[in-house]
Amino acid sequence: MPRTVTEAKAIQDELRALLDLTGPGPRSPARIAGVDVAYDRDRLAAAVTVLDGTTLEIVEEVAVAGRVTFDYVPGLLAFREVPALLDALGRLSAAPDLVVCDGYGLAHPRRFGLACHLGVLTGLPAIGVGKTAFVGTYPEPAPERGSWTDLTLDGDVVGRVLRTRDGVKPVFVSTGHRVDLDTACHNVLNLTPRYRLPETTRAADRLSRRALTENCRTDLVGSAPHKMG
DNA sequence: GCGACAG
DNA sequence: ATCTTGTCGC
Repeated sequence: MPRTVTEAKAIQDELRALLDLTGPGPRSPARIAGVDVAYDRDRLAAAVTVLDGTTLEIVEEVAVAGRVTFDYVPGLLAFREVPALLDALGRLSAAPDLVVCDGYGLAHPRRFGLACHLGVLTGLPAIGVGKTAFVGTYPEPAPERGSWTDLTLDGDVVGRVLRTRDGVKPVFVSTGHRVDLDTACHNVLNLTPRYRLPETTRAADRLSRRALTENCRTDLVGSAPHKMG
């Protein structure tokens, strides 16, 4: 792990060479993993929820507890979340066919956001779905679900601003590893039959928060025995 | 130099 | 990320 911002940026530049931007990636993944991390001071809980790609039902969950080892710095989010996420992903009974991250992939100052970082380190197809703008410029997409516009940065199309629900604020989709933009957006729309955010993201968010609170209440009877490090 | 800035 | 009540709408 890097100890300074300069070191972290250098690592991103090195790992970027290992990126596989060759598509298309899974169009009908059987197992789709959602990942997220919740925090409380210096404590954290990383969660991975695997959904059936067809029914969107949760088929596996893993949560691990840990400590913050890297402060949040815009552009270096991966160094804060990747260690715990790798731990959690490694405890799955079987590898997922696609990983949906909370945040960005190629749409990043150095073209190496969380989705790229996690993808390269696991070798798994990965995409990023952000809730708010981070980098790039874009026209507002039409109000209907499915409409989208290019997210441009320094003259490059680095992602898409995708409307997942009619009349609702769009999400920011970008490529992570081994998946192209069309396939990434196709999957995001399949994962949003009812809400703005992918079911994977919603499930992982709930699990990470649940794990965070349960982990500090092990003294209480009846606390569900989750898989925690 | 100043402001913005995924989660 | 997290701090936080009510409120408008389907």
